[in-house]
Amino acid sequence: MDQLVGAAETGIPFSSLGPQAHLRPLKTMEPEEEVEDDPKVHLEAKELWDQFHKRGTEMVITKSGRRMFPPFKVRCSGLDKKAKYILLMDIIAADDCRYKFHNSRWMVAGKADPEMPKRMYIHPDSPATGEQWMSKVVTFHKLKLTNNISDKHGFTLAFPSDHATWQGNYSFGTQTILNSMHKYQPRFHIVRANDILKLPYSTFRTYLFPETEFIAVTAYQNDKITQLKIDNNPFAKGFRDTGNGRREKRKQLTLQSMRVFDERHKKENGTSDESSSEQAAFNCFAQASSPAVSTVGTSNLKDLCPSEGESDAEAESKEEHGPEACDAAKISTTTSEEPCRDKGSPAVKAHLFAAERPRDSGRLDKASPDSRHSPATISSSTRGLGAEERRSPGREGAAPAKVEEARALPGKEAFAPLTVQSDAAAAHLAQGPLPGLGFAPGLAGQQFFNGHPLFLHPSQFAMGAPSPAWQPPAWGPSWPPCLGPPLASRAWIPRPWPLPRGAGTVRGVRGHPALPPPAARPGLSGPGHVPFRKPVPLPLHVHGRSGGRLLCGSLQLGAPPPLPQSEHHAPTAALQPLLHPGAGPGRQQPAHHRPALHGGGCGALDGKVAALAASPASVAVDSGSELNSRSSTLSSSSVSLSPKLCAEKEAATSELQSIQRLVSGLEAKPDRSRSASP
DNA sequence: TCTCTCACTTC
DNA sequence: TGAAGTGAGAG
Repeated sequence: MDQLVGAAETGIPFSSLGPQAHLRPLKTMEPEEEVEDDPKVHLEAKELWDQFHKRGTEMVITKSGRRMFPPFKVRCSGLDKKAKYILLMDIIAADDCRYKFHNSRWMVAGKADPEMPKRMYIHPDSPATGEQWMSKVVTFHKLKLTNNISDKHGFTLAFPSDHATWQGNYSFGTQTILNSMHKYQPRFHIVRANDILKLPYSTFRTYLFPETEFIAVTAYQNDKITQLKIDNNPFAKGFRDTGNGRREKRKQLTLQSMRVFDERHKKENGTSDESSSEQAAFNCFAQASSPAVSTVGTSNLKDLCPSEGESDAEAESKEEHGPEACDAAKISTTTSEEPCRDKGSPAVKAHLFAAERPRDSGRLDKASPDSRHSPATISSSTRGLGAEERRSPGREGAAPAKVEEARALPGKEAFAPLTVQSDAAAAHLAQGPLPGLGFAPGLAGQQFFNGHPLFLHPSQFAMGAPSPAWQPPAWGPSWPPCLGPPLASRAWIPRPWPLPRGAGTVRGVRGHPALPPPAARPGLSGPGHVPFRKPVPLPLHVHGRSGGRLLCGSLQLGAPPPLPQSEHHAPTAALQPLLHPGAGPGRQQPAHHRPALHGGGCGALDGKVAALAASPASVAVDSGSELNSRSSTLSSSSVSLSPKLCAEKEAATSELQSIQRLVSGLEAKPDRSRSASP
């Protein structure tokens, strides 16, 4: 015990210390105690800390400060009930190294950067009596970690140079300044004092919990740590695979889009008539008109990519049967390579590397977190979807019943724009670059092709039903076979750092020589995958606050009708993102993306409107009973001004003129139009 | 590697 | 209801 305390002060690596929850305090001065106390401190949620620790705990630090997770909580005993104590914690450098996360493990990357100003956090209940402290769990969850050196919080106390715990100036505040990519060790202190100003001259009892050691990062490096945090931090619930969080919605959106694709596939094979296809488009668009369509982006692609999902599932399956499966009580969604203990042979190394899920390149290559579930987890955690759907989002033959199921989803979780776009593009894809439809090149190339998983390169279509013969590539997101017996939970805690090879996962391996080019990847080969290298958010973000960036990618996407910004009134808003892909609230569409709707004759008007009319999106809009009258009017206009009518121009002159008048009137009197809308 | 915004969550 | 806390994703 004494050795342990001494280690804290003498720089002996904590890693050399065994698990320790109760440490004899380090006394700096003879206490003025009326009643002897023998404080003992127990770390709360130790199991959780252990789970993190054996993967290499990371704590995110931000400019504004981030809390620690797991939160640092202790339970005290052995205090003098009547005496007053100040409880505080600080975070010290665990060593003098800088680290990097390389090949899914932390490695020393050099000497530590200059130390940040020393900070400590006094528990806000301090001072309090021993009885009070012992009656509850003492939590330091409000302590924040920051890398903002200019952060000004709290006050400073000067500690004497002979103080055994602290020397020099320490500032007290809610934020602790840390260096990114450095390893730290929290410390807990009990000081018997009734005034904070007496701290420099009081006895400190210092407690260390090696399992709370962590590396400060500005962005998570290890996917397993990320997943652990998501699985355990209530604030991250929205990212969990289960439940109705964003991930779930994305998954549902993907599934829905795949069903529509199946519909289209049937149609193209003559097994489905056009009306059914349009019906599919309508169904989806009708959902689009519901509020709050989730952001849709890369995840859809990821989810659509069976090479990812399958390999992941397979890998997870292997892993679940591996040694660490026993560790999966609460963290079943996490993955670990720790079972792979034989890291020495090149072959094993290759496997280990193959196990990595690229993090940064993962925008394309990395499997979606959605697909991290092991099959077991899938079946146990699925709430909104069946396990089968999760496993094979792109499987053949998505039955209409499934479409119905998707349709029955709450509007908020439904996903229509995707489908609308898909239909629009897929319908014309075979015709080449959308001939004669009046789509701007950018529209065809970006909106209806670039951003939608359904507009994959033909080779990508196969992703919905991967070849049975396909095997995860050696470099791909598969997991290595189990190479060793199960880990004892603590016996294998890697100490000292860096973690043993294979412990932890999967960071970005961008540029790693072992990585074959993406073109070598089944299901993503060929130009088809290229558009998704830079995913474009889908434009129908109906109620998002992100009129800006989310829709930014849509700026290139389409030819919005020339509705004035003031026309973005409520009911039409559901339509606006489609018609004004880049036009969020208060956002001005670039001039070159604002075609004149009321051009003369069959020119701009006919071309653009006809494009809308010919687009299934327009059909869907037109069919959408949820849209307001103005939207319907516009859509109806679009439909009536199809290229076919343009060819019979004279016959349709009167109608065209009336529509032109209508449009002109709308532009001239936007307010009236708005007031007329429900 | 870092910063910022976003959608989502808890409290 | 809104402040605050979360990881994802983009840049």
